Amino acid sequence: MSEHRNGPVRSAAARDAILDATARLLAKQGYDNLTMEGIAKEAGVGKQTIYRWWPSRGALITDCMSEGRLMPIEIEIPDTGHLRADLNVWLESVIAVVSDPGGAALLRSLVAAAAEDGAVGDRLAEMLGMDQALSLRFASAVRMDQLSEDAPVDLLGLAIVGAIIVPVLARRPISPDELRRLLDHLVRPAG
Amino acid sequence: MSEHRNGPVRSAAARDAILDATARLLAKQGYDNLTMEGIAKEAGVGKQTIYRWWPSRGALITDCMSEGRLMPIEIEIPDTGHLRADLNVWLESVIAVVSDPGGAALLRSLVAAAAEDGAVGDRLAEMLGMDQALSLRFASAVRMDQLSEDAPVDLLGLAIVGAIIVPVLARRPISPDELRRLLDHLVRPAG
Amino acid sequence: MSEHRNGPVRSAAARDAILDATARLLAKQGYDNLTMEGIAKEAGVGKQTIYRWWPSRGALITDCMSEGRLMPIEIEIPDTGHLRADLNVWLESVIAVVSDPGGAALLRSLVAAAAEDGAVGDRLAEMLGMDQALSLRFASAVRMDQLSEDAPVDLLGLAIVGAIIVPVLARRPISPDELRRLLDHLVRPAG
Amino acid sequence: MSEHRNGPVRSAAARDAILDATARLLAKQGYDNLTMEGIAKEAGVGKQTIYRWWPSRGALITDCMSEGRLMPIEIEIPDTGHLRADLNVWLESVIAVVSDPGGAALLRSLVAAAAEDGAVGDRLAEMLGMDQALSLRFASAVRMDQLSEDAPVDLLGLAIVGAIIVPVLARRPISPDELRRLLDHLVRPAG
DNA sequence: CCATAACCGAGACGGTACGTCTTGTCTTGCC
DNA sequence: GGCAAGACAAGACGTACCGTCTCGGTTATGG
Repeated sequence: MSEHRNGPVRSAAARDAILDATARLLAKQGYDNLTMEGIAKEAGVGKQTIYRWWPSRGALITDCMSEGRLMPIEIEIPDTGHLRADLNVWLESVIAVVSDPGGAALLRSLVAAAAEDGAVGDRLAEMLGMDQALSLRFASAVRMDQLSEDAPVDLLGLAIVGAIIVPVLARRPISPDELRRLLDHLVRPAG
Repeated sequence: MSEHRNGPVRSAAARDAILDATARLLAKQGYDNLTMEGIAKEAGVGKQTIYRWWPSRGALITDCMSEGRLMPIEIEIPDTGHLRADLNVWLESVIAVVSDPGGAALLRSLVAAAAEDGAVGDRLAEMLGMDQALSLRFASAVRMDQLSEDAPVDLLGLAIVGAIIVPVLARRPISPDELRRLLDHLVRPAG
Repeated sequence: MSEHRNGPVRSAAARDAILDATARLLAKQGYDNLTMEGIAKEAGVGKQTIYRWWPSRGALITDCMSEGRLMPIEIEIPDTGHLRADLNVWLESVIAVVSDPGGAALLRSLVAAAAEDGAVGDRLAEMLGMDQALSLRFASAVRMDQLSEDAPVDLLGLAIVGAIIVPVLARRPISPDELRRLLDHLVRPAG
Repeated sequence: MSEHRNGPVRSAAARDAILDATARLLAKQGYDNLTMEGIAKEAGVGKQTIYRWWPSRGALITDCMSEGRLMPIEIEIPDTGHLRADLNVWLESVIAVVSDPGGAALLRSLVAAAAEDGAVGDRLAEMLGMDQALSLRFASAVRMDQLSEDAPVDLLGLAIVGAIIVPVLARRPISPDELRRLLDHLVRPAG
């Protein structure tokens, strides 16, 4: 942290330094080696300044996710009318993360965090599109007859994201090819 | 532990007491509140006796899983010729676990453990059938024309398990109905 | 410990509670049963608070000695002009300690501590007058013709203290009578 | 230990290996780093074999002392008729030990052991001549008019040995010169 | 315009748990 | 029955963090 600025209003510099340190240390050392004390030292900040604004590691991580400090994953999914093409935009950013060893490790850390902090789980679900983005896109595809009318639009995203996350846990991430084959099966045109 | 039995060979009583305590405490307190010291005390055992045989919490947990001390999930999937009926046998045991709040919490703990210990991830994948059981059953179904020939038999299990696990992370487990709807879509007869 | 007082400056209450506990436990249990953990528990203090300020048991003990928390031994020796009378003032406090079984045990503990920690040895020597007090008094006596001019003033104290300490080690403390006989021989008037 | 010889009678080889290891480790690492386990490993012996025959570290050390495995100090003091000359024989062996840093450290270790084990204290007193040897020699000197009739023959040895041991504790051993000066004062001819 | 209140970095505090080491007892299997 | 080997329950070691609490100091605001 630089530009030490004290006073009765919240220091933006401190906030930024803390989230930055959190993201950096999470990526470098993993979730279980992420300590409040380490973050404070890395950020050049007193511990109390962290506890004043965030109640837990999980809260720090959700804030990092909200501000995109952790992963370059597209949250929005375009709707150009071509389902598979649109999905690929999203997929590419996901694959980029999962294929990189560091990215996979980071994702594992996020899952660990999610497992013990529900809010992280919510935020992670949203980031991966499971919450809304994928469902909405699939519903749109149904309306355009690019997806069978009885397809479970609210669940397909779940299955796709699950098929991505679960192998990451076991250290053998799904390959782009496999992912494409799965999509071919899941996202079949109406009929 | 009872029947204190020392000697130059491994004490079965100690081993059993330790794994038992691990399973009990993991279910009661969750993964991040599971401590080596707590296990030792609960098992009535010296810490060194744990460290002598297991290098980490993860190793204890994989052993518990291997011996079925944690979850009553069917690993074997029957093959009577009716895919959906056979899947239901497996599904029921999975749903029973996921629907119980304690079971869901335990599953979250296992995911947390898997996220920081690859071996736990492997063992968890195996327990949930992702490793082999589901793939083999799907392959058999293809041969019996109950599943499209070009279905990605090695990935369907992944998608199903993923769709189960991921919502558990966010504290809103998938409902049996939703799961059935997803299966209807994923496991369609040959078309 | 009472009056829990945290903050970025050293807590006098913690310091006092720790030294007090050290003195109490050393007297009660002896040096080799004196543990850092026991001191922390007795003082109602975290172990780190001890290690923050003292590197070892020895350092705790020297501090206790410096503050007279262990033994009521006169360090100063008066100089009224009558050597034997002045020595008796000092002797009496030493005899009081050595004659009491608890005092002898405590002295043995200090010797054990001194044997493995030089600083304790220094402090113990000082406390027993060997460092300066006795030598100075003897030198003064020489100037007043109460002690032979060629008496080894810097060594007489050593011999006296040694004759006191050594029997304590073997659990048969020197008796006051014996000590007086020895002094009669050692501290003979000039001539 | 070599020549592994089991059987229903005590193994002399084991006994020797254990005492040898004790002496070696005591000299190398000091009393407080001397562990039963370390001795067993160094001697190539099971721990039980030690505990079967010796109840404590102290007992091992007294046995070592009894067999002269630790220090080359003359226990017998000759009586040629010349007190100072005879004392010098003994003194020389003592000075040799005290002047060598290793010897001084070993002596400190013995004092530490004596402080917590009375038997070691007894044995140490005997080894240093305090028990009998010096007293007897002084008594003989009185009879030959080389020492004042009213000299405390039973205490002089105490004072001498004390003046040697105590400075060793504080890491500043008495010098041979100082020791000689002290003797000049203590052991004056009858006058 | 100055007191006051909230912020800041720093870090001490009572604790819990870590993973290692040693203790003294007990058991196994060989001799 | 002695022996080497070593597992066992117990518990201390010194370190790392936890989350709480002061400490001085800085700075914006409101009486």
